[in-house]
Amino acid sequence: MARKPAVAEVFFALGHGTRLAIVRRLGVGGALSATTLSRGAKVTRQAIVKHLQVLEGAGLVTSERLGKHVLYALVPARLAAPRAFLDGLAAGWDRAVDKRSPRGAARGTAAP
Amino acid sequence: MARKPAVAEVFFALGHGTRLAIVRRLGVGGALSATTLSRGAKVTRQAIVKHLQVLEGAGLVTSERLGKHVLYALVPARLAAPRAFLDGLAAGWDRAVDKRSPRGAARGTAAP
DNA sequence: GCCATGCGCAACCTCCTGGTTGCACAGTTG
DNA sequence: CAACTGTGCAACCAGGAGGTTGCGCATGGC
Repeated sequence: MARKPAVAEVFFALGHGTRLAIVRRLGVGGALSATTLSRGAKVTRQAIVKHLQVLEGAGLVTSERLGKHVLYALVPARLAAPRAFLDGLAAGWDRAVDKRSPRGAARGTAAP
Repeated sequence: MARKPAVAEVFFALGHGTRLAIVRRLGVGGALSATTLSRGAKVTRQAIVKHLQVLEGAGLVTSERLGKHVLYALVPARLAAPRAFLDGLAAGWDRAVDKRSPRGAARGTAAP
């Protein structure tokens, strides 16, 4: 796991229920603090902070200090890459399906 | 890792460079076997098999036995849920995307 | 000035993930 | 049949992810 593609990092950041819930809350409720996010969650505030650091490391959220509070906000621009990946994946699969000759024996795929 | 939200499971499956490469290759080249996938990868065939099992557990790929070979193919329907999630997140009208996760594949915002 | 909140850091623990090696078994092919 | 290739299974290991607790420090309200 030497080089981590940026897209994989974003997917990894989203690949956890707690982080997914955090992102969902930030997407709906705007910028929130770690303590606010920890209310209603079933884990500690520290765990939320760690998850927020993972999300920030992936570039999915930004943190801004406002006096005593630190507000975390979603970065929707960071969602473009994974969306493009998923779109391209579906499109590539469609192309691969098209390549299967329509009149030959409809075998599943190319021989390995 | 049994009771995750379905979307988080898919994201987790995509959150690793090796699995991402596997999915990419399956998306372009159609169905391939574990041994074929291990050629060109920097890890063992067994590691590839484990990754394929993770992907299959997330419903992203299916396996089909053809004689001696086992061919893994992408399941593009499984991409609908994460795509809908990302779209909803970016748009802000998240709310109804993945409140509950029933057994069936969450489709509904797929076909363009 | 004092107290209550909220944040940050650090130590610590448990468990799963990612990876390897080794070997046995199943089909293919000559 | 015999050799070769592809799969499957199991044991095993290192490391990191996820989580907790505890405490010290800053900040805002009274």
